[in-house]
Amino acid sequence: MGVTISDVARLAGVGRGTVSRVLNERANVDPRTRSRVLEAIAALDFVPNPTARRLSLRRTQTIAVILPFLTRPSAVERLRGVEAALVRGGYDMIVFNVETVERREAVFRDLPRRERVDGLIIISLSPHETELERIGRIDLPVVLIDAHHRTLPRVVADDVLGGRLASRHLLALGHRRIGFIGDIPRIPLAFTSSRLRLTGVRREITAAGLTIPASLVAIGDHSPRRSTELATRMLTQRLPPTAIVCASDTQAAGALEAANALGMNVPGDLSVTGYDDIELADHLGLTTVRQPLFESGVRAVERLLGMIHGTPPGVLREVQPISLVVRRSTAPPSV
Amino acid sequence: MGVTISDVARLAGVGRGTVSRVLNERANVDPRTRSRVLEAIAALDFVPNPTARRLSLRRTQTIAVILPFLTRPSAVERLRGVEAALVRGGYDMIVFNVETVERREAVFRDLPRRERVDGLIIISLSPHETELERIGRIDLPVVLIDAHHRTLPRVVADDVLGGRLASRHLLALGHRRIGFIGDIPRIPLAFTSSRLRLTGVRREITAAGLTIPASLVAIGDHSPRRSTELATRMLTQRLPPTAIVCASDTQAAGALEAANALGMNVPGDLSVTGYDDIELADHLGLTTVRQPLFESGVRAVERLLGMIHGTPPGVLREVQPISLVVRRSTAPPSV
DNA sequence: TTGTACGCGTTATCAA
DNA sequence: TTGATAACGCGTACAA
Repeated sequence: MGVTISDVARLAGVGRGTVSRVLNERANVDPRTRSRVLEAIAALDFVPNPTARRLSLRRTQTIAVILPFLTRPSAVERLRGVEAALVRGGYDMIVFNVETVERREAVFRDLPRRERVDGLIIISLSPHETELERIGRIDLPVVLIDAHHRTLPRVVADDVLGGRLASRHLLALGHRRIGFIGDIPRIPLAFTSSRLRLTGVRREITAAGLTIPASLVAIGDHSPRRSTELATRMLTQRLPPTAIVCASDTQAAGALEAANALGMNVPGDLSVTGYDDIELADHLGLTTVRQPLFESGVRAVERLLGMIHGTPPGVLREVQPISLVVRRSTAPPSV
Repeated sequence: MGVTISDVARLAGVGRGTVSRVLNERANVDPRTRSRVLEAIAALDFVPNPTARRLSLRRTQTIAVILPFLTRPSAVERLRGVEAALVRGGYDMIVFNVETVERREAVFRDLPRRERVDGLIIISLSPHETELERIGRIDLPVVLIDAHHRTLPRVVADDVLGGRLASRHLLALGHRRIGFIGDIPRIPLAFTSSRLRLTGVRREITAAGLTIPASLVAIGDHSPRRSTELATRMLTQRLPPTAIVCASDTQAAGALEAANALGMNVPGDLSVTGYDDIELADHLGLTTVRQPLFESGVRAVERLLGMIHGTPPGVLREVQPISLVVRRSTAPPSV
């Protein structure tokens, strides 16, 4: 228990440096001594102590992931991609879930330090200038996913386009009164994507010569329950929409539930679109905008590891493709 | 960049040992030198290097979490609890997502080493004897969540009881033909809870003098889509059930979808129960068995940190309370 | 090609 | 109470 490099060196009858060279596959080592060392390593079941390596190499072989709300399926799916790619690259992943402003501040204060991690991946959280200043000062490699900042490398999708795709589809079906349900753009833990998707919806509808009245835009926290409330209110007003674009599949599920409770038929009486194309969307038969969630995590890691190993970051803003997936929650309006 | 304890010592005009004592809040240090050191620390914005600490202390201040299928909301919710509790305790959390047998083997081969982590939390994965032997040999503290092993400390709920609660509720409503939809008990990544819940259902139904025919037990992988298929098949046979107990809320959602597609009314024509009480259950109005998911993570961490700090593990099998949450997916059978 | 000695930054020991 | 010094385990110049 606690076999060290010295034990191996002693057993193999060589110096510690030689063992280290064998371990790190340096070229300049005689094949015979090399095999002697390998035998000793196998015999003692030796594995190098990662902490000692880290101290010596001044690298932690660890990446930190900061993400808000581990409760969101889309965020978790991105995290899955990050994890899979980091394992392949031989890095450990430490995870920080940020659900409050206090935690956010604490994490950004304590974490971005070279002695702690080799790099940082931030999911769905756009860093403040002050937070960034810390990171920049120590020159810590960072990649954002689904978040925005002019000067930072990031992996994103075109949320404005996504909003356009959904509403274009509905307009093409003949809908004229289209509503929107999205997230609160609260400052401290802002999710910008919802706002951008609304912008896309607005643009597309405006381009069609229509407008989207304030009564058809509902903003609330992310839970399906809240979304059900918002949809219910929207659907029971004087001039209800014939279609609703939602900023996430979760919220679309809430809207479907509201329609159901009101005895409305989807898509007969109401069309609904979601966003993300998580498993739930397939299951509910939801027309939705698909974006590569798992893959966004993989790409962010690939770029981050590249930066760590000295590759120039290349294009800062890497945009992933999105597409509309049409299922059975949308149809022409009945009227 | 890279302020060390020596820099602080020099500025404060003391030895490194003294700085270390101040940092670790040892008693035997003169208040005046203490404040001099603190000033120097503040002036240099010094933060101790965790890697060096780890090497010296022979502790990593890191806990590994192994869990299968980061895709399951219930597993993620447990992880949230683990993360929150570890942050409070000042530990880092590294996460290993296990979705294949190969990964499982690799993780259990490489991870359980004192030089890597101070402890291990395993969620919904019952370790093999061989895996355990490694862990036991190096005496690494481990706590299981939602998994079973005779000799390991664990945080579980009574899944058999859960199955009984759900079916007892249905029996009390007057149901006599009760079906079950659950997970495949595949050996390599076995989820035992589904099997145990079925056992509970069986016992309760037997106790009522009834039986559950093989045609009313459906087993498949965990996706809602698969569950929809299974439910559809079950509901379209000669003698369909009037109620279905599902091993998870996700699968219950699939069953609801099947009923919906078949034009059946829930709960009028069919009652459905879920398991876990995730957010989705509330949203779907699902009668379900609630178990404390977040809290299971918190408790596991509390126990693990206790073990690391030398507290005896106490009762090995800590059972968390479960309860039936009745919503609108269950009612007396129509016939 | 190989062994020795030093450095990584911290904690712990032991005199003073 | 305090400072010097030896671990902790590995990588790597440098010399042989």
